[in-house]
Amino acid sequence: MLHWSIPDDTRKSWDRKIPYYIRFRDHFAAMIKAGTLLPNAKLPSERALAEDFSITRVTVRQALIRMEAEGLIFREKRRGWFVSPPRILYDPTTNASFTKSVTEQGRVAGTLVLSKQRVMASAWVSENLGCAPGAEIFIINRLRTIDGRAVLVEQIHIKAERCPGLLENPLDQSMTDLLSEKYGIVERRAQINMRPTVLLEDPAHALGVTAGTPSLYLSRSIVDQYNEVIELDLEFWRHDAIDICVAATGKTAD
Amino acid sequence: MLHWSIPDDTRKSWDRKIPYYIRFRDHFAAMIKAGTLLPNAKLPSERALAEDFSITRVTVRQALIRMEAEGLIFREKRRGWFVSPPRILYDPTTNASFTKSVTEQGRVAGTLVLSKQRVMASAWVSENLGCAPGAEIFIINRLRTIDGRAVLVEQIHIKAERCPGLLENPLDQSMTDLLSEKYGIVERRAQINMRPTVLLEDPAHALGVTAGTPSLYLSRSIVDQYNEVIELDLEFWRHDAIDICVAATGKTAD
DNA sequence: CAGCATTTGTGGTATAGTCCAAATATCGTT
DNA sequence: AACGATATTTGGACTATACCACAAATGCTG
Repeated sequence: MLHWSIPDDTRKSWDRKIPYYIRFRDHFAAMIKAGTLLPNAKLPSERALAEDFSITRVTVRQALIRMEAEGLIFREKRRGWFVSPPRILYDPTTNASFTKSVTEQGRVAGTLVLSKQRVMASAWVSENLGCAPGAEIFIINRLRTIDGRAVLVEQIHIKAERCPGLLENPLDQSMTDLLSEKYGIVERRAQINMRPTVLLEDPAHALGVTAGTPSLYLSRSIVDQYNEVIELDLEFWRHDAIDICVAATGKTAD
Repeated sequence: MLHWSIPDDTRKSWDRKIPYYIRFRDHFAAMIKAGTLLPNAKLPSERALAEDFSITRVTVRQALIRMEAEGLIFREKRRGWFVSPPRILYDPTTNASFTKSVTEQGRVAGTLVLSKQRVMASAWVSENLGCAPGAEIFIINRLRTIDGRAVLVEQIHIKAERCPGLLENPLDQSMTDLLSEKYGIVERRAQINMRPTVLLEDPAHALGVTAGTPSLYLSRSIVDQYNEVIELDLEFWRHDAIDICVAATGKTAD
């Protein structure tokens, strides 16, 4: 059994007005870094932590939320707090699939189709997909996992007219491959936008986390060989799961 | 059907189980969206807000911190809460300078050199800069502002032997231009990594914000025409200031 | 009227609880 | 051993305060 609290004697030496919740953070950050706490390990309950450190549960939560924002730990809704696994490197500019990328880094990727449907494009979608408002599109919601942990939800929008019968295909594979093999659509280029934000109600629920936890929002609009936008992909990433890397090659004329 | 867009007034008013801090958030989110609250407007004090909404200051802070994570508002250390200005689009893969990029979007960019020194490379830096541990390097700390608001701190590491007398030049301009004009160093390519995290003590102080506020960490290692890493750039961005965009052109062989 | 000291207001930290709903563990029955 | 009802634990939300440190406003003084 591990001892979580700091011995009282040591407290004197660094008793320099460091807030409790920072000490708490430092304590666990050190344990995580040292490997005393392994990835996916569950922390004790908030009440137990509060007692061990002789602080209030409110203060414990303040520290935990801070550590979550740092990417040290994560939570599963109403289940508790866990140590974050290492981030995966992900290059959104290559066409390399999520699955391939994750596998190459020695992790296990999973894909779960949450829903698929044929609907009429909303105003926002039609604008960004470059089609008439009300045009028919496919919307596919998928959940992606790494080593069993849900790390991203994505909502894929595809013009229906370009891909008849798309939803009859297995949808837990790479969309790039599917569009290429079945419909001869080649991804020529893509415009990617990213910004840190928090998880909204629905994506949070899909990820099994509390709404309001930090996340990385990534949108990708994909252009085919005819210079037409054919796919719009909206992704919410668990912010502690990803390390985005892109290569900038030479000077692009602008 | 999953809803990905931000809930506004469409939230079900008949659902009485919406937490106070979410209602508070929705109220101000609507005001900000409607333009009733303009960018950089200061919110009332936490105590005043608590009284106005008949909730505790603790709950008010919970809501404010949530809104900060969303990027709706930001705070200046011990000064209060303010409405976030629009994000600027920033493409880290182009060599376009910060100043140029900001100016093109009709905003005013500023650069402040915080410190400049010639030191010996630490183990970590030498590893990432590709030089011997203890080799001499320049470290330049700069603060970047948009419309007067500090949005990013950067720490630039440059091999000293390649750029004699670098620190004697004006350092509030584009490093790319300076290296090119004075030392004939051309940025051939760069490797960029990004991840959401929080501001640590020092960068937070430089930005004038509370340590622990969300941020985007961006590192850039720049390779010259001789395929040698000559610059290592570490950046902490205010997470609500930036909308990162990159273009993925065609398929890269891998 | 400039410059310095003091007060006041504000955000940051922290306590000590309560209530609730969901998740987990327990236990008895088939 | 499997299952379902029940009790317990846990995280999420919230109240009501308190104290401190710092920033801005205020007042005092030379």
